[in-house]
Amino acid sequence: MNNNEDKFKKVVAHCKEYGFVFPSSEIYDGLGAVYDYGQNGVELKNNIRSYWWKSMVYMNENIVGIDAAIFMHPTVWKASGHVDGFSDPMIDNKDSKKRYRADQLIEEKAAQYEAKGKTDKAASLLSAMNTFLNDNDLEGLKNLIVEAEIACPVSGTRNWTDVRQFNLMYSTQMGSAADSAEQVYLRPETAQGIFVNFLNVQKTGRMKIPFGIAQTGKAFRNEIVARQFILRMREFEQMEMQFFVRPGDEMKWYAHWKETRMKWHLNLGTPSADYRYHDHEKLAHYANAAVDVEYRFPFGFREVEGIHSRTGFDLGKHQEFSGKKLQYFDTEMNQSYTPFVIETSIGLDRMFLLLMCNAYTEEEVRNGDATEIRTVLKIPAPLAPVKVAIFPLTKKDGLPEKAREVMDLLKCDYNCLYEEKDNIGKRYRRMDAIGTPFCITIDHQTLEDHTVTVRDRDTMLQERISIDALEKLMDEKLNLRHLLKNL
RNA sequence: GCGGAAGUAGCUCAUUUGGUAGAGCACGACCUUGCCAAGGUCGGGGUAGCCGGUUCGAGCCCGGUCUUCCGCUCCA
Repeated sequence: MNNNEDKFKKVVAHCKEYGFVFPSSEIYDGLGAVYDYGQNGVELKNNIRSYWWKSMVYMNENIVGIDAAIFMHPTVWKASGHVDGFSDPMIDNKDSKKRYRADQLIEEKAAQYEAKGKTDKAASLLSAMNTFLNDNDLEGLKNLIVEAEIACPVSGTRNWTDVRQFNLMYSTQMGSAADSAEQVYLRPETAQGIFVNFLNVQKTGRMKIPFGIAQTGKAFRNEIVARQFILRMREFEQMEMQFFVRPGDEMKWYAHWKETRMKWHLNLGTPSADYRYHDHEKLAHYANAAVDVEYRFPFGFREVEGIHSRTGFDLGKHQEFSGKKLQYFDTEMNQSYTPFVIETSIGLDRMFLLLMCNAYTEEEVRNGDATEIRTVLKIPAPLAPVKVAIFPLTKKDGLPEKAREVMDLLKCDYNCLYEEKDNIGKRYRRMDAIGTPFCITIDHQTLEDHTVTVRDRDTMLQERISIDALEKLMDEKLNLRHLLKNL
């Protein structure tokens, strides 16, 4: 456990030191649970997103992508249940330090009255509670708890804090005049942007069921407790795909996506022992089956991705709230129905953290008679932030000029880094630290026979090849295609 | 939100009981070198997280605050 905590600290420190992740607004002491991606982080993140997008949209003829706005009509969130379900009045007991949902405390008290046959008292308590809840009267709820003499189940005391509203959705106003402005939310999930565009995409794309709509984008949740670096952030990025199927077929497709998604993960070379499924026993109101794909982070197994069978809940709700018919006419069955949905929803930032944890390696290497520690990020080569580093062995004798020629040859296809400072060993190690798969060195022999050495990050071995063969070799090692073909 | 710990240079850390801050690495220039974190010379960089108090004097003592980490709590 100590080793693991230690490793996690090292990964976090490494992320900052090598330009992967910075705390947001750090010069102002940071902003809680908000992080920025740096020059290397953004490359890795883009590459993970690209691997996901291509595996979904390019590799499946019946899946297309969209990019919906973060702002959506406020009624969307009423229909989805987020306005009610995402906002809770909370109260803390000062003695036990326990936090409760105020409405649940009152409901329990009402149930106790009920059990003792005091039906009237229970009913009046609940109706008072509902009035306060509807009016958003937090003081009223607090008074109700005090008057009903509700005690903390743990400490047994009635030493309560004020009731506070914890709304997990961020809101702002649309329209400049505050009094006439409409309250809008920052989306707490990207899925609803897909559901409200279901018919647009289905009709304009002439999509036939079963088909999917994929989307990546930012979502926002005002987490009460945000911890563990970028695992739980207030602003984060999701990669979601909603797959629309015939009602009745959903369990078949649920099994399909459960398996397909795990394959996507394991295809990155992460040990399968570090992955597991976690089936939900308590299902959300919209689901009839749900499973998490969990990864063994240094601090334990955590959810990286969720696969949910959402039934017809979402489309049904939007049909109800919008009054627009959201149905599909199935030509084979010759009938219309509300499709069922299988959702795959993965956290991009969590995937990023997963890869960093898995890639971070400290290994002993011999240097003469001494052994020293080499820190290397073993990121899958097609996802690495910098793909190729180009080094002239010395900074004179025309080697830098030759190195620039090699750089020009590759820079349109790959993120390359040119470096002539310090000795070659130091430059290799710096590239190891950010996970650069290949270092190309231009030496005096290059000027004679047009060959360079290519040094491999993981084996540290060098191979001398002709400059003319470089493009082909790099394509074989670095193109995302090779990952995708194995899916 | 509660409890515990921490915050000194880009990084890792020193600074014996209060006396106006230092090393290694990193960074920049030059020299020497040239295949796995080499050597030399010179140089840049810190109002000690922030605010306040005690004191002749605070990185050090006290209070507050912010941030991070650990444990609770919460998680459609």
